[in-house]
Amino acid sequence: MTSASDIHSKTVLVRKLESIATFSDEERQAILSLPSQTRVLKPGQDIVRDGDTPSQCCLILDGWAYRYKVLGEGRRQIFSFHIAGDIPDLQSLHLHTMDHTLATVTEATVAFIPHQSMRELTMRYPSVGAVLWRDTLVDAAIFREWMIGIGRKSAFGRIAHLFCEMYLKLESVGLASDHRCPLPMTQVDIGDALGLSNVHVNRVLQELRGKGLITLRSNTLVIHAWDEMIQASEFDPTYLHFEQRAAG
Amino acid sequence: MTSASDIHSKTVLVRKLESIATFSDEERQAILSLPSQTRVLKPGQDIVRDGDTPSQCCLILDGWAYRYKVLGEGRRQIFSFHIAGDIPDLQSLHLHTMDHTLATVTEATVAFIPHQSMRELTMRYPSVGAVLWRDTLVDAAIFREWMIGIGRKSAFGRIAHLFCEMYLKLESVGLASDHRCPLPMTQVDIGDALGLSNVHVNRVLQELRGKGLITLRSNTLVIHAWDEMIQASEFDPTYLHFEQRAAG
DNA sequence: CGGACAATTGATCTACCTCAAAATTGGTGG
DNA sequence: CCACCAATTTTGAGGTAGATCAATTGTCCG
Repeated sequence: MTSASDIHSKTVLVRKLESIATFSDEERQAILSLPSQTRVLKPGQDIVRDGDTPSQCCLILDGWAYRYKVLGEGRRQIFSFHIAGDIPDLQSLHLHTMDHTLATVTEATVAFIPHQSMRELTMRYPSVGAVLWRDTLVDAAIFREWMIGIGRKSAFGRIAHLFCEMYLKLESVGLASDHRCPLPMTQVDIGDALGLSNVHVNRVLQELRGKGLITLRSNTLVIHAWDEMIQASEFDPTYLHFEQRAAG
Repeated sequence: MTSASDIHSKTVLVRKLESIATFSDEERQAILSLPSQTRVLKPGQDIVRDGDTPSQCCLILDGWAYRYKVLGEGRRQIFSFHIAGDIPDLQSLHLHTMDHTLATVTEATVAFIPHQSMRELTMRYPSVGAVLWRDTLVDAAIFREWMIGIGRKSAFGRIAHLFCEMYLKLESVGLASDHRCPLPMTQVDIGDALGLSNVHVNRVLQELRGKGLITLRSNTLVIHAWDEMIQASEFDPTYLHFEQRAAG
């Protein structure tokens, strides 16, 4: 079950977790030794569905994923976007029934890790458990920040905020720099994430371009005026909890 | 530090956690032995503020609390309401800087428990840690559900949904029955929680009353037509994760 | 080259907001 | 027990950010 390429896959996880925590050699080895199964998924493919009771969780190695829930009449709310190093359904370790769906945005490479192994890991090494717990808490902090946007900010501020957030998340794991990053979701996706119609998203994007704040084409975002974007969106990165060495 | 009334205070916590998990005698005793300091707080008083780095967390014994963040120009977003048995700032155990504020709605009795003691508890009894972790995951699930409301539901649906949620939360800890429950927040609070103006909240409340769905006065809510409320708000209690015996 | 999907544009509509004032409620001190 | 104050709820009128509907254009890719 644990091949050489398999260990390599969990390096993505260790690297992300070690950006904010410190592990002993034994703990690091325990994470790398987690059994897992790697698969390549097509764009727009559901990974775990609303109502499922999964017995494994999903570590993203490459590509983008997102979480969403559909209501009646085609309404959809997107909760989050995920990139390499994320375990978007880590919550299923303790919440047995999925209350939303996890799917790919782009083609994606993911590693599935059995819940059983994750539980054994967190029971034997509670400090590793604390770091994973922390990860789900940052997740929740991001939900809160999105609530602020959807509930109390203009469409302009919301979109600018999302762009700042995605850039910083990508930069923090080495997938972006120089205020340039990949951004593979469609305008419909952005609307469903921020509670806007695709038409309005399109118009606000034109406004952002018109003011020279960003460039966005062929799935690449460039932020030309970081400070103005920060200000327009009332962005404060505290909620991303990027602090160094914050292990439990 | 651990008086008789002190142990009694943590009974509130044990009772809540045992509604979904099972503890050994030793684990139960460890929770009851947590040191804590009980205080009575006035209505509308901040408990922990945005930007603080607290060294303890707060167990609600009686009364209501809520979490919020303020933006410029008096805009405020409320993230959640909390009742007896909740530890609304449990996240501060692993996220050192508060990214929002916790405050009382009503007069409230709360017990403060040092982070240090909570950490020792979760390190020594990882399965207790798992139950606390789970609690923060339900918290996040509720945030997601609110995002759906704010992003994709009408004001009518949002308010009806909030009422169904609060009733079930209260009922689950024995603070409500017969579709009747306390509801001490103001219409301004409801608006700030759901991304609405107080004026519009008022008009929707009249509509709910006019249709005979609810009664709401002197801080008491009665839901007369549960099924219609469920339907109007597209309420599905799965996200509250009330399952029996779900320990990690 | 064709087909599907994504982005864009135009025109119209409405759910909800803002501002401002009045009525009601609940608590408090005399 | 009443008078009064502050907070909350309610009502009215007018305004707007963003929705909806429907068509057109652009882009990617087999």
